[in-house]
Amino acid sequence: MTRKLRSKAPARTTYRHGDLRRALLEAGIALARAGGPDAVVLREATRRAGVVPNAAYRHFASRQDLLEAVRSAALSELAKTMEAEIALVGRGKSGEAGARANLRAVGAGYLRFALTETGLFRTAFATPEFRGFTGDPARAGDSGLGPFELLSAALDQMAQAGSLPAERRPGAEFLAWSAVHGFAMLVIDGPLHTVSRGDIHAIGERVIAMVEKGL
Amino acid sequence: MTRKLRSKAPARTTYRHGDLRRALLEAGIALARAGGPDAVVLREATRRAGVVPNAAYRHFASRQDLLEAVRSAALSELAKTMEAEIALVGRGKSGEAGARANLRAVGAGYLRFALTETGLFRTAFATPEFRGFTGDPARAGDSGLGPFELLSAALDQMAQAGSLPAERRPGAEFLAWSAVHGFAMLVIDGPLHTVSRGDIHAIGERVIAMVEKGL
DNA sequence: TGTACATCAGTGAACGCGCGTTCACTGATGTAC
DNA sequence: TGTACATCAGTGAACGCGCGTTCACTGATGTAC
Repeated sequence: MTRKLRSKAPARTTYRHGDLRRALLEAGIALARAGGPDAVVLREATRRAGVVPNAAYRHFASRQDLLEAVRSAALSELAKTMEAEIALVGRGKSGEAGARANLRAVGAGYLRFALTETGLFRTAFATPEFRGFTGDPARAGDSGLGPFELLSAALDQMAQAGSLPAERRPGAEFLAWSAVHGFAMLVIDGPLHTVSRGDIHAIGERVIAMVEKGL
Repeated sequence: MTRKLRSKAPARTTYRHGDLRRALLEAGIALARAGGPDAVVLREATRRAGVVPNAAYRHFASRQDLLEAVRSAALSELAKTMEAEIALVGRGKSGEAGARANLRAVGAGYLRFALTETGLFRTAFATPEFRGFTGDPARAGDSGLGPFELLSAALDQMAQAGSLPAERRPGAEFLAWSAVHGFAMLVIDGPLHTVSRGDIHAIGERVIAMVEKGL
C-alpha cells in the first residue's frame, strides 16, 4: 500500500501541489474504476496525490462532494462510449435501417461501458436520482448530450423513420433502458457473472434484438 | 438506538437464550429488509437479540455466514412472492393464453417483490453468483422451485403452447430476466426512483409486454 | 526593480466512530452413574 | 431418585482497523506600493 502510493506520488519538490483538485479527482476516478463507488475513499485519494488527508478539504467540501465529481466524470465517459459506438454506424445514414443501427449502437455502447468499465458504471448509479443522465453539460459526451439524451435521440429517429409507432414512442426510453441495464447488472453483479465473454456477447445481442422487436 | 434495542430485546430471565440462532437470523432479515445487505451488521443483530456481540459466534462462523443465511431467506421469499402471483392465474389453466398469463405472473411477482421488499431484493443479489437462484431447497419457494426455476418453467410452458418458437427457447430466461430486473433496478437505484407508483406500474406492464412480444 | 505584506494551500496532530473478531471466563443445563 | 460432572451457550473485556472530519499552524507565493 505504502509502496503503491510512493509510485503514484513521486515526492513533490514544491510546497504547493500545483493542481491538487485535479489530482484528487483523478485518483478518485481511478479508485472508482477499480472498485466502484465504495472504493472512492477520501484518505486514499490524498495518499495517491501525495498529500495529507485534510488537504482535500481545500478542494472538496466532503467525501460526498468528491464522489459527486467522480460520478460526473463517469457519466461523461459513459456518454462518450455511446457516442463512439454511434459514430461507427456512420452519422449521415438515415432511413429505417439507419435508425435501427443507431439504436443498436446506443445499446451496444452502454453495454460495452458497463462490461469494460464496471467500477465507473456502478459509480454512475451511486445515487438514486435522475440528475446526471440528462441536462448537465459536465456529465455529457462530446456531442453535449448525456446518456439518456442519446437514447432519446435514437428513439426519435426510430419514430421518424417509421420503425416505431408514434403511440408507443412516449416512455420508450425506459423499456429499452430496462432491458439493457438489467442485462448489464446480471452480468456484473448477478448470475451471468461466470458466463464466458463470448456467450455474454451473444446474449447481449439477443437482448438488443428483443428490444427492437418488442418496442 | 439503545431505546430501540431495549424494546426489541425484553430482558431475558433465563441465562440461555433459547433459540439465539433463529433470533439472530430474524434480526438479520429485519436489517436487510430495512437497509439492504450492508445493513446486516453482526453487532446490531446481537443487540436486537439482547445478547453480547461475540455470542453470535456460537451460531455463525462470521458476519458473512450470517449474511448468507439472510440471503437464503430473501431468495426463498422472492420465490414465494412469485408463486403467489402464479397461483392467482389459476394453476390448471393451460394453452397459449394460460402460458402467457403465467409468464406475466412470474414477471409481476418478481417486480412486486423488488418494489415492496427492496432491501431483501438487494440482499438476494449481494453475491455475484448464480448459486441461490436455483437448486438449493433452502432458497426455494413452497413448490420447491427457486426464482430462476419458476421462470424456466413458465418459458417451457410458453414453448409447449407454441407461443415461443423452439429455436428461441434456449437462454430465453436471460432475456426476460434482463428486462424485468433492469426495470426494477431503475426504479430502486436509478432514474425512475422519483416516478409515481401509478406510472411505475404502467411502465412495468409495458416492460413485460415488450418481453412477451420480443422474445 | 525592490520590499512588505496578505493570502491561503498544504501540514501535523488528534477526535470519535462502530465495526468484526479474539480471548479467557462462568455458570445453567442435561446426562451418566 | 439423587448426586457429580462435563458440556457449551452466553459473558466481559479488549484488540486493531481505517475511516471522515476538525483544529490551530506554517510557510511559499503573488500582489501593492
